[in-house]
Amino acid sequence: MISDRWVRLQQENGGILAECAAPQGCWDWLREYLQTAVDLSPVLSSFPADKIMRQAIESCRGLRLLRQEPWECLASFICSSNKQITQIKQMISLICENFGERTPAPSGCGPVFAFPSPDKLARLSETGLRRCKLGFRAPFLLGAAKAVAGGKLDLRAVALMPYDEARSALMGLHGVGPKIADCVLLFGFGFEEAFPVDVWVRRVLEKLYFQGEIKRPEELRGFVRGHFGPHAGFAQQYLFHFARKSPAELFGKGKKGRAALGRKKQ
DNA sequence: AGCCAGGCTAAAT
DNA sequence: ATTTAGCATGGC
Repeated sequence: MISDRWVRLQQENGGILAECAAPQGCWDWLREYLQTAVDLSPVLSSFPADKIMRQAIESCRGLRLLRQEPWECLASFICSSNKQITQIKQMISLICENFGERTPAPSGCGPVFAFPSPDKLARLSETGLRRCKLGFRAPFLLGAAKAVAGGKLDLRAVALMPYDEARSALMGLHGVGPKIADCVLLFGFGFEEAFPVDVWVRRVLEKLYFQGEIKRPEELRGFVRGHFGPHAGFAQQYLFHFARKSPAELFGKGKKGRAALGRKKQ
């Protein structure tokens, strides 16, 4: 689903083949989502020329950012905190199935549903959302839906703000901290200076740029701002997927794995 | 069984 | 100003 459209994509000799449920007069919405007009080469050459970035680029050839619908992006990342990716997908599916609008899809796909609007979610109860397995995130998502539906948070205005102001606006929501705010700014609004530091990126930064030393979030932020250049958000994605694709023992989860690599305090 | 998850808030130093 | 629980739920 991309907003309210069902789409199936396939690689097709150097291009992308897209199939929809209904004839499309215009594909701009898909080009926007996939960001196909972005030329990667100036982005990649803007990265710092260190060995780590070269490895990340090598392991993620062709990786580019998506441009997701801001509300869906914000809601999805509110669901993401302290959850595994498979569980995040499950929560979002449940939200769509329970509260989203049914949308046309080819027969054989089963029924498909769009992500529900802020107004729709704002009218729900916390219990309704807890049934989608949101746990303690349920009141966060409900609060965000009410803020957007009620006009207290204008996402179209956020799109026009300077990065720092937009970041503060999102972090004004209960349940939205630095990481989630930066994800939404990067994937939903296209602020390329946003550099979300999640557990994986933190591990990469500490292990590869700081010899395994533990750094405080603000310290990492300072380093990132000076090091990754005008397309820092792109660099973040390359590092993130590089870490996730690497053997588990390299950027492994858990204290044991890190301790075995000689991770030191301070 | 127990640890950890694309974190954040609130309480305790 | 920084560190540390507690959180709701499920994968592995």
